[in-house]
This record gives sequence, C-alpha cells and structure tokens, in this order.
Amino acid sequence: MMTIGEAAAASGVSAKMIRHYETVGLLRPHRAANGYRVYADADIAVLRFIRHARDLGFPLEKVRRLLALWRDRNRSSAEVKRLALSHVEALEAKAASLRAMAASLRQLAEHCHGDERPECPILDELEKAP
Amino acid sequence: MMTIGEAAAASGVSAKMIRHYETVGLLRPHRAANGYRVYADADIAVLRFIRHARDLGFPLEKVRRLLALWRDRNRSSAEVKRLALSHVEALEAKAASLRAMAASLRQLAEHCHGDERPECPILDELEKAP
DNA sequence: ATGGGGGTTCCCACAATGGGAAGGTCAAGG
DNA sequence: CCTTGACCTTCCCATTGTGGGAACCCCCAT
Repeated sequence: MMTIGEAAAASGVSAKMIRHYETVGLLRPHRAANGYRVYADADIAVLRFIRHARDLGFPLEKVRRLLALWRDRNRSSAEVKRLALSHVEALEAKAASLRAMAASLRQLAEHCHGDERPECPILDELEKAP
Repeated sequence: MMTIGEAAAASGVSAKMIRHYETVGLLRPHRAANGYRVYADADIAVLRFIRHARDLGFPLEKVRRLLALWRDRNRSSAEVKRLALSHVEALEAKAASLRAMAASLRQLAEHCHGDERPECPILDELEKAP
C-alpha cells in the first residue's frame, strides 16, 4: 500500500499522470481516511501496464481497451492482436506521412545553394500557386 | 480584395484557421468599415505559403520564421536551408520513433496466436515488471 | 421588411503532459 | 507542544492545431 509519490516511483509514471489516468477512468485507487490516494500492488501493475502501452504509442482510448482485455480472463488473443495490429497500421501510416514530408523537404533543400544569396527553391516551392 | 470566405476558398485554408493564424500574428488583413476582414492578393499568397509549409509539417513557429525569411529580400538561402534541414531532422526523428514502436509491436503480434485462447505475448509484455 | 448566407467574437473540445498555487496532513526534532 | 519540511489534495492554465457552436451583426435579393 503506497501513496501516489511511491506509486510514481514504483511505476515510472508521474504523480501528475497517475491522477490524470484516474480522472479518465483507467484506475481507481482506494482512499485513506485523510483523503490520500492509496495504491495496492495491483494498481502499480496497472500503472506499469499503462506506461508500457504508452511507450508503444497506444493512445489512452486503446490503452483502456487493452486494459479491459488484460483483465478479462476470457479474452481471445485474436482480439488483442487485432487491436495491436490496428495500432501498428496507425503508427506506420503516421511514420510514412512524416517520412514523405521529410523526403520532399530534403529534396528541396538539396537544390538550395545554402549560401549568401537569397534565391531559394524551398521558398519558391512554398510560394507556388496551387 | 476578398472576404474571409473567399480567401479561404482561394487559399485552401479554412476561415477558422485564417482567423487563428491572424491571432498568432502570421497575418494582418485590413478591415472594411463594417469590421469585415479584407484580404488582398498578397494575403492570399501568404495563406498559400502557410498551407504549403504546414503540408510539409512545419510547426507554426517555424512557419513564422520561414515567412520572415520569405519577406526578407536580403535573406541568405543558407538560413532557409538550415531551418528546413532542422525540420527534416525533427521529422525523421519522429518517424524513426514511430517506426521503432511499430516494429516492436509487430514483433510482439507475430508471436501472438490470434485465436480464441487468452494467452497473448502482447499483454505479457505490457505486464512485465520494469 | 424579411430571410438567408455571410461575417464577428468568444467559449469549448480534443490528447497528453507539465507547471504552479492554495491549502491539508504527517513525521521528526527542538 | 509547535514548527518545519516533505508530501498530499484540488483546481486552473498552457501547450499544438483544428474544429464546433452560440450569440450577434451585416448585406443583398426577393
């Protein structure tokens, strides 16, 4: 049984975020008589779970669903896999979009002299009509 | 000389965003006697510039600097190139991070049977201690 | 004059995180 | 016993970029 500060240290989630996860309903710690939140080992496990999921880029809504599956002893691994792969697709789509931007811009930059002169194909491109 | 709706249609930037760009100081349209914003062709060019820069993922702060360089006839292309390449690095770093997440997660998913059984290495990983 | 299609400002929301203020609580030590 | 400092509580604000919507004003055509 620990306070929020200890739970933060034990889980690697900041106290601020722990409270936030509670307000969005991912967590329900007990309260001591003085109003302090009290975290049991199971709560710490939840917090670590959340952190790992966040480290993999899952948005909180998907973390919520993962948690539900985690707690459900009758889940099918298929459902977990589906959720995970949909997230993989989202990540890859986003990454591809960023890489496309980077590639276009790098392309433009390669044609830029990068000297004292003001002429610059990067600005020319940004200025274009369409 | 056009109103904000026409400027939106001409530039591809929503009226909502045009107002926002104004409040953050990227734009200063004139005002008609009735209080309506009035956009000149130069303003439309600025809006298109902003849109192109946003399409390349530049955050508004960098868009602001690009605009300043664009307007500065004495700019050096080196400065533009530096700004662009720093953004390229940011994009690539972000993309790499997303791809790393996707790769880890895909890896985990590959080891998940994805059937009716509850055992799932994805959840096992999220549950892990550290 | 009236109705519709603009325009204006202002507030709220998202997602996830952090900063900070104002105040309550507890343990240690003088 | 009381102070001090570390910790807890709630509440508000900011970030980034975008959108939704309310309440209200304006102009033109019917």
